[in-house]
Amino acid sequence: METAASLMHSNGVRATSLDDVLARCGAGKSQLYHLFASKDELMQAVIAYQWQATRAAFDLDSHGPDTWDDVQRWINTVIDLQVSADAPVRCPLGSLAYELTGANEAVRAQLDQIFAEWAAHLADGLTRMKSRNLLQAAADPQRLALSTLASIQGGIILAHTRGDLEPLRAALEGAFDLLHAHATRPDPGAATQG
Amino acid sequence: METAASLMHSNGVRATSLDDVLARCGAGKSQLYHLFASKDELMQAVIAYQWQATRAAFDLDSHGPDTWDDVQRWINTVIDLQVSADAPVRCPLGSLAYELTGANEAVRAQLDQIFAEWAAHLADGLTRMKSRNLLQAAADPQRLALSTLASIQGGIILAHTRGDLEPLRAALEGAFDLLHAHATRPDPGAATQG
DNA sequence: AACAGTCTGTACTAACTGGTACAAGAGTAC
DNA sequence: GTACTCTTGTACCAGTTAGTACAGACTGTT
Repeated sequence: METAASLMHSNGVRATSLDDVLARCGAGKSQLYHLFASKDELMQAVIAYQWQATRAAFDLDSHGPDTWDDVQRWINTVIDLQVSADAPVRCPLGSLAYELTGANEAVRAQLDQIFAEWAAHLADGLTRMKSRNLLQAAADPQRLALSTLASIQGGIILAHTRGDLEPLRAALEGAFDLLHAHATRPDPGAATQG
Repeated sequence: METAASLMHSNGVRATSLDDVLARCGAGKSQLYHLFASKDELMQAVIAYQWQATRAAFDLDSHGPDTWDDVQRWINTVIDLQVSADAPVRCPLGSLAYELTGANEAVRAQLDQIFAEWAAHLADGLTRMKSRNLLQAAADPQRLALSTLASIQGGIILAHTRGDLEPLRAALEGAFDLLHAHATRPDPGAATQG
C-alpha cells in the first residue's frame, strides 16, 4: 500500500487525494488511518520511501565517488533513474519542495536533511579525491556538491517542463564539466561539448 | 487585482484559493469571472505577469550579455531578485512547473516557452561573445545557457528548502565558473572558490 | 426621465477534501 | 462456544473548492 501511495504521489502530490490513493490500491480509509495518523504523516512516509529508493540508486550506503569515472557515473545515475521510470520526468523529492515546504515545517526539515545527505555523499567523495590529489586543493567540495545537486534539480525541472530529457543532459554535462574543471593538471579536453 | 493575485500565488500556488485572492484584494467573485473565464486562465495571467517582471529584471528586451562582467551581472540578478523579495526564497516561475504542468497542457507550454526565451537571451549573448572571441569556438551557447538556467532553478529550490540563500550562491558561482571555463585563453583564476 | 448594457456584491450549488464514528469481521485464548 | 482484541469497510461529517445565478448599481445615450 505504501508503494501504491508513492506511485500516486510520484505523478502528482497535492493533487493526489487520499481517496485517490485508496481507490487505487483498493483499501479502506480505516486501514490508512491505522497506519498513519494524518495525511502529513503519510506524506512523510512517502518521502522516506522515495528517499530510500534514491539512496539505493546512488549507492549512498557506500562511500562516495573515488575517481572521475565514478563522478561521471554518479551524475549519470540521474538520467538512468529518469529513463527507467515510466512516469513523466520528475524528481520524486525535488517536486515536493515547493508545494510542501510552505505548509509543513516537518516536511521542510525532512527534505532539507535529505538534500544535505545527498550532497554530503558527493562532497565526501570529492574530499577524498582531493586528498589523493585528483582534485585541486583550492576546490571546495561542499560548494561543488551543492552546485551539482542544483544542476540536477534544475535540469529535471527544465526537462519536465519541456517534456524532453535534453535540458537535463545539458545540465548534467555542465555539472560534470564544472567538477572536472577543478581536476588537478586540467587537460584541455576537460570542458567537453556535445 | 492582478498584482494581489500574483502576490498570493507568489507564496503558494495550488494552496491559494480564489476566495483567498478575492478576500485579499477585496473584490467579488463576479469581477474575477468577468476578467477570467476560469482559474486556469487566471493562473496563465499570473504567469505572464511574473514573466514580465522577470523579463524586466534580466533586461530581456535588450540584447544579452556582452562581456564576462555582463554575464556575472546577469547571473547575479537571481540573487538580487531573491533578496529584494519579502517572500520566502522561491522562483515565481519554476515553482509552478511541477504542480501545474501535469494538469494543464497550456500552462506547461507557456512555462516551456518562457524558459526557452530566458535561456535564449543568455545564449544570444554567449553567441555574440563567441563571435568576438571571448568564448571558445567549441563552446555550445545553447547548452551552456540551458545548464545555467538549470543551476538557477535548482539553486533556488535548494535555497528554498534550506531557508537560506547559501545553496543558491554556490549554484550561481558554479554556473558562472562553468561558463567562464569556456572563456578563451582561460586564466588560472577562472575557477574561483569562495 | 427612460433606456440598455455592463459591472459588481451576495448567496448559492455541487463536488470534493481530510478526518471520524461505528459496527461488522478475523483471529485467538480459554 | 464465548469473550476479548485488533483490523477493516461503510457511511458520514464539517469545511473548502471552483463555478453559477441573480438582482441591484453604475454608465452613457437619447
